Amino acid sequence: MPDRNPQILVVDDDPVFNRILARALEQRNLRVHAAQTPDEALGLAKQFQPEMAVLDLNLNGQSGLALLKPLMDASPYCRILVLTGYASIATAVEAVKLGAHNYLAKPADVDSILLALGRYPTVPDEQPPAQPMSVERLEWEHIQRVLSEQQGNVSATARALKMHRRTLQRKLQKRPVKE
Amino acid sequence: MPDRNPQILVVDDDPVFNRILARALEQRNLRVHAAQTPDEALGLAKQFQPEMAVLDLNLNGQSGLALLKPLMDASPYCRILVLTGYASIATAVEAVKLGAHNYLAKPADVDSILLALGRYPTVPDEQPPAQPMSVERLEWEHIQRVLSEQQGNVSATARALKMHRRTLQRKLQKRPVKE
DNA sequence: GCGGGTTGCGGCATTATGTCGCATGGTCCA
DNA sequence: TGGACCATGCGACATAATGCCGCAACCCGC
Repeated sequence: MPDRNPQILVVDDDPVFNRILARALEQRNLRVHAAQTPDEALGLAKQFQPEMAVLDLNLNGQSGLALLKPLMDASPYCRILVLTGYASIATAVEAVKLGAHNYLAKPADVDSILLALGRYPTVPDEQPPAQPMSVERLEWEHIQRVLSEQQGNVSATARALKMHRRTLQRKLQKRPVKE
Repeated sequence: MPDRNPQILVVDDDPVFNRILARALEQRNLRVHAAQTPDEALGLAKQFQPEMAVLDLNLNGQSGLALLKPLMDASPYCRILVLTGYASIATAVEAVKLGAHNYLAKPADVDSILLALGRYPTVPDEQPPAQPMSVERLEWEHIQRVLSEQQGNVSATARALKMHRRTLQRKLQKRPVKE
């Protein structure tokens, strides 16, 4: 019976993110195939013909957009979600034109990802709690991400985020942030 | 001979912008048809079968997205550029999925517009813009996404986002937000 | 025509944010 | 070793944003 569960391919060069996402998807009863490189991704796609895929755009500098077509060729019925930490309207338009099913900016939770991929693959009876992240939570995640990219440098992070250092400081200290 | 010039349909409810854009396009030797309402637009499209169109998204209240399909039906070989002052990834993705040829944020000059309407895909020129979104921008995108998930229902969106409806309203109208 | 939902908007009381400024501490380098 | 340079923590305070009323106007199904 588990073989009837939909398969999903996760392509992301960040092992941590990759793993977390894979886990979360498995908990939703999906059969997950994870790849960290384009070749790996193509191999898995050919082999398993997943019906869904999550594609990160920055695979070590390689544009994930370039993977889009090969991936679709390898697994023609696969709905591909492009996910990126450096989202922009331009790449979104490109991605969709190239055949991506959807496009999301990166601080995104599993529910949003599945929602963006269309249809909840689990049992139809559990729909109600598909709550999107609150703005606060989203902001928090984003800040943390940029902060770590900036090696914890608060000033640099503030600049990158175009927000005042004072404000960032205040946000950082005030929020243990729950939800 | 002028009949050999390509025709372009301009749809925008703002008479000023409409006129300015029309003029600029005429100066590029295009035959311009301008419309300020959906009906007008459809009429002109049927009548002239333009090969290009510029469609503004907020036709005072009416979503321009709703016009996309009828417009394509009316003039099947028309390449449609969606142009909006309230650009977001969510609407961009929708527009392209609905068949728009391209999508631009509104402070856009004529050259960009014509380039975007070009027959060939715009260059995937995205090595440099590897910069994280500002918090503001991210918030905007997130709001737009949830809003579209909620079919444009502001109250429902506010609830889903756990933010006050009043605040959401204010954010929605205040932001053209560029980046 | 009524109850229930959405929407736009005016008006506060409260918070959060933008901005300065200053003291502290770390690094790099001549 | 004395600076030049930068990051950090924090106080203070004017300004802007938010939470939270309440109301009038609609739309819609019954």
